[in-house]
Amino acid sequence: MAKANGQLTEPQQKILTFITNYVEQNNVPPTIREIQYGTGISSTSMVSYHLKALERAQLLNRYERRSRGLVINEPHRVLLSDVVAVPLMGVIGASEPVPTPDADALAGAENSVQIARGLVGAAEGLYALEVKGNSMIDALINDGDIVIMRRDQEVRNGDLAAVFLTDRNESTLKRVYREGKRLKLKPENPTMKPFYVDARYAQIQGRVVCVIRKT
Amino acid sequence: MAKANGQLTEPQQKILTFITNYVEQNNVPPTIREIQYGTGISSTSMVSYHLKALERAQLLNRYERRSRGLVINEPHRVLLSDVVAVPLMGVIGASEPVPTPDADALAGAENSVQIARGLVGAAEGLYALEVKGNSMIDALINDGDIVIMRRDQEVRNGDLAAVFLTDRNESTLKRVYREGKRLKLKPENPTMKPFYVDARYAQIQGRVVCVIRKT
DNA sequence: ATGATATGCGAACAAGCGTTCTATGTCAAG
DNA sequence: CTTGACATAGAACGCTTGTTCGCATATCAT
Repeated sequence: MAKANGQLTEPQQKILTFITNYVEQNNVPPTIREIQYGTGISSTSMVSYHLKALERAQLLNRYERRSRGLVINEPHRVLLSDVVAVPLMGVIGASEPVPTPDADALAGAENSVQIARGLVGAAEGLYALEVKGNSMIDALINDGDIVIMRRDQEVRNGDLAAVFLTDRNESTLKRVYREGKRLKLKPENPTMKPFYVDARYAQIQGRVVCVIRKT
Repeated sequence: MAKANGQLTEPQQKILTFITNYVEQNNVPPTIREIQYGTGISSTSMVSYHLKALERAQLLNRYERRSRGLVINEPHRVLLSDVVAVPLMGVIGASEPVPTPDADALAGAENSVQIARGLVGAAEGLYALEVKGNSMIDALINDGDIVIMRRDQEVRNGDLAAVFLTDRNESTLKRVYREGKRLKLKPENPTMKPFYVDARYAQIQGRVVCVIRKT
């Protein structure tokens, strides 16, 4: 049974997370026996026993005598199950600056990429770019990958960011460190060496929040 | 049965909307008999009959012999921007086989990764692995990346897959092509050359569906 | 010791539930 | 009219699954 202080016993906790995962994966709550095997509890009666306790603790609801008649009480299932639609603003290659859209452009984007909120945080200022070509190999980014960027945000040392190098007229994704008048640009690929550019010739255009590769 | 033109017969339509409503209200799919009474169909065999037709028409999936083993197929819910929770099954390095969990292990996973359904499709058979170390560099995958895998699926030529090489006792992610008795393994990194292994010493352990890098 | 309470195990029961088989009906094609 | 594909009923069968009960063990205050 749930302890007096509101804590859950270990098997109860196990059951709860098992049910949650099971529902997420199967769209159907588990049976008592599935819980039994899934959690290593040794008998159906024990599962039943713990379920009663969990019901008393208001952590789940049960429909009597119904197979799979379990419903996890919502407070847990939370906000996490949310999707952010990130507008797909265009293409990033090596030879042109990264688009940094304003609010209007953002709103007008036709395509968007669906991202679970847990991966990227707040939706504000996010936009997505499709990578064309192999020029981002040293950032471990391949042709066709999707890069999720966040704009209007301070780039801190060590952030992976899109940098446009005005003297070479190309853009690149690197980890950025300010070192006086220079910028140290470090490839994401640990087998490659960092290099330095004059800060005057570098425009930081956005921070990389996430990279996604569909195969 | 579904008519040749793709239209649904009236009882089929009824069943479909009944299931949808039922799930919304109860968080659990209905049983055959509940469908029977709910739609006024006069026998369980008729319900079963129509369900088979709907399954053939790809409008729902069924788990055999499982009570309430119905899942409405997603095309509808897709628009609702749904999230798939992919269980995080462990770590992939170079020096051990990739975990290929069975159903029980999947259900028991404690952590999960939230992915927008649009990125990965159906949730069945998906699991996630965290990459440790730099040994996957030639697959453009870095320490800390998350790899979404799908199990129990035929790997086709050109698929990016996890391969365990028994003679070297290491696992790797490569594009796989069958060439007679050999397997051609092509690094995802276009600057690197493919190589060949004896098919007997290679176990294909799963298909890579998606790679995610949070920064 | 003693008994109350929480916990654990296994088996058995009964209701729940998917499946299947037989019989009947409908209707268009041959 | 016959045939065969499709649709419908009803019932029986057997696996699934929630529930319950008897019994064993452990902890702990009385």
